[in-house]
Amino acid sequence: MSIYEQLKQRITANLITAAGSARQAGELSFSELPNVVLEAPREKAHGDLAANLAMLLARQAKMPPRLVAEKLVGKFETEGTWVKEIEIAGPGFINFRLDPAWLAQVVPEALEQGALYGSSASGRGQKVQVEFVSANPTGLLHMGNARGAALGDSLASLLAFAGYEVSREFYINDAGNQIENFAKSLEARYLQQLGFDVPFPEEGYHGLDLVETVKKLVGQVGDKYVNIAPELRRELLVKYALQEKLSDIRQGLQDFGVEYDVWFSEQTLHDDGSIQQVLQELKDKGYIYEKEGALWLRSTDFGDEKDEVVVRSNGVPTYFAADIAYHKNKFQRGFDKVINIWGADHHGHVARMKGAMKALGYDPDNLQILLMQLVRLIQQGEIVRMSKRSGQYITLKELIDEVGKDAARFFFVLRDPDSTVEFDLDLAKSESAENPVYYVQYAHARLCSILRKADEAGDADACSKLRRSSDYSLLLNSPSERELLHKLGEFPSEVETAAQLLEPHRIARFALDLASLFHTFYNDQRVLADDLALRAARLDLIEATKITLGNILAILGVSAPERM
RNA sequence: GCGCCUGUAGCUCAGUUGGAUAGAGCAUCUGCCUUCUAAGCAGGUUGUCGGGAGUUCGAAUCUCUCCAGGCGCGCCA
Repeated sequence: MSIYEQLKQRITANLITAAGSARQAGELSFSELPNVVLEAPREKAHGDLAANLAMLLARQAKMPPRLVAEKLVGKFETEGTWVKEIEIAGPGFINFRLDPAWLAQVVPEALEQGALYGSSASGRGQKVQVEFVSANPTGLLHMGNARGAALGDSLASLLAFAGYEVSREFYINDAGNQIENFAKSLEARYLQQLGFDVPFPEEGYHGLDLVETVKKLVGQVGDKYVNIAPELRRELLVKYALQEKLSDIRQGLQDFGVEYDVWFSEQTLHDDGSIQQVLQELKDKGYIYEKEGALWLRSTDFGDEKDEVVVRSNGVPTYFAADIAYHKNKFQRGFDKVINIWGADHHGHVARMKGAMKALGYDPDNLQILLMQLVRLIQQGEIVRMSKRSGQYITLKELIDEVGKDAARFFFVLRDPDSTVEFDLDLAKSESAENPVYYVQYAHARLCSILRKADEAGDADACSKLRRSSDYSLLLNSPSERELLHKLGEFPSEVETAAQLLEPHRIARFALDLASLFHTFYNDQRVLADDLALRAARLDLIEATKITLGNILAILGVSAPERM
């Protein structure tokens, strides 16, 4: 546990004890102690930490909050808490002012832990799977997939950092109706390519990338597929196109900094009987009935709005059936927690997916589905409707080429998944130098630059001997140093909160705050000071900051440049 | 019509799970490079938190209602 966490925990514990002894002394009456929340107030004038316990107890105690606060403060034991001063303020806040000396412990803690600073074991090694992007292999990756990739990958890294055993997975939708559709589209493009006047299916995939795919194939096989059975022709076309599309997707995501542990094929669930098996299981449990020739899952038993078809009247299982088998497979693989990142357009599936898991006897709470709102693309001031079928979208590749991997990833991960982000491509391109990501990266480069400078001074510099065992109390004299230290100290708590809430965007915000405090410090105090002891202490502070920022950027999948 | 999400500064967005005087970045204005990277810093300007009602010591946050936008409501995925 980090210094800061320990500190907060001790004060919280003592506050609880104080409430207990006040009750025992008959000064305060309450039956149930509310959850004690300690937080850093926005206003510095309100101290380092503030508790609202007195206000929460006021009703039960039948006393004005400020009086409750007085009783609590009277029994509060400050020993071993770093608390220097307590005041009761406002409607009944208990404000704690800390001895800044506690901050001196932050630097050695960060230096000692290095790349692990901020990490924790709170995940207790639980197995977590994060499934994200899982785009249909019928086209190119687009902006929405980019958002999912940035979010999913950062979340996975964050959870790993918080002590979970994480697996990243991509579900390949290589079966079902859309593949049929894909086949028809390919067939039309193939024949068109060879000069036949055939219509393009209306519901087909209009993207021009399919034309490219087919052109490549024609280069290899020519017109060999023209005079064969259409079924075979489509099968061969799909086989070729699928592997090409998949390898494009894999490459694109890799260029975006995302590496998966598992690529899971939907088709395998059809082939190995998993789908039939899970349907039988649901049937045995009585959750399936027949109506109008189709098989339905009684998902309304589990809170869904309506029942859902699992096997069509033509005998072909639906996507939903495959998805049930897939998620059962996930739990069978031993994951304690399964996280899916879906676009908001799939939110209707959440209830029935969870319902299906419940029907199979799994705890639906262990399946967490994160919905992210769609990306609205603005170009020349107009909203561009993106659709894979229409073939109109900005691809991930274009995004990386024109905006850059780091800027694009940071842009997405900076935002709450619930916000519908507007992405103005022209703006992103033109303002790329002013993108917030550079603010953070620049801080990192600056930190590296200072450390380089110190190294260049070499062994002649007696200060290097003082490093790593410096007198860190020397850092407590200016507000800009204290605030930087404070932020560094908070990092482990921030990781904890973000991991618990599955909100990687908190980490990105933290990066901006930290970079800002560092830049302020940099302009306020000289690191390479004449005084050797001070210089050594500040160099250690710089290194601790660099470590922290580096750890953050690693979670976000953004590179940490040493020079800019 | 029903369900989910969103509405915060001119623009893009945060807001610590109900806390004290609502914050950043961009834009704009004023200063700061003979010393560690000016992709930086310091300061100024910018608000009916979509409207209204309620819950309570206290609401951007919770409830209800209305308005506006997005997305769903297939034997598609």
